[in-house]
Amino acid sequence: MTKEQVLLKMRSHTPFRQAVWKACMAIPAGQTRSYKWIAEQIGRPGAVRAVGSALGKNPFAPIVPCHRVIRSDGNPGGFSAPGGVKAKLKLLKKEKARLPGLLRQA
DNA sequence: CGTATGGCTCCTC
DNA sequence: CGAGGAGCCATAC
Repeated sequence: MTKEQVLLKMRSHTPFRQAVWKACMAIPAGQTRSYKWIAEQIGRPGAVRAVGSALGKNPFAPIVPCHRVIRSDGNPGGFSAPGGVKAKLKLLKKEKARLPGLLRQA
């Protein structure tokens, strides 16, 4: 599954989701962004929760790095994908991403 | 088709 | 430090 394939399948979903997912893909590898950051990128600064919903329903788990999206506090937040927050942290550690004030274990 | 409820949140009191 | 409200989208009934 390539990014272009994902972009193509996105068209079957709502434009809002597309924007959210695209913004996620725009995050540099090994780095993290906040939900608010995504919301602002898509032009919906007040739709942080909607962004979370979109990411939670993200059908393109590995292609769209929704795990790079964390809270503004630096907390990992939540993760609906299999493995939960633990998997999220695992992926971030795998990418050598540094979280501001996150538990260094698990 | 319209209404009601939930969500990986954020900000202010 | 803790609790509550706000504003946005998608899904289910």
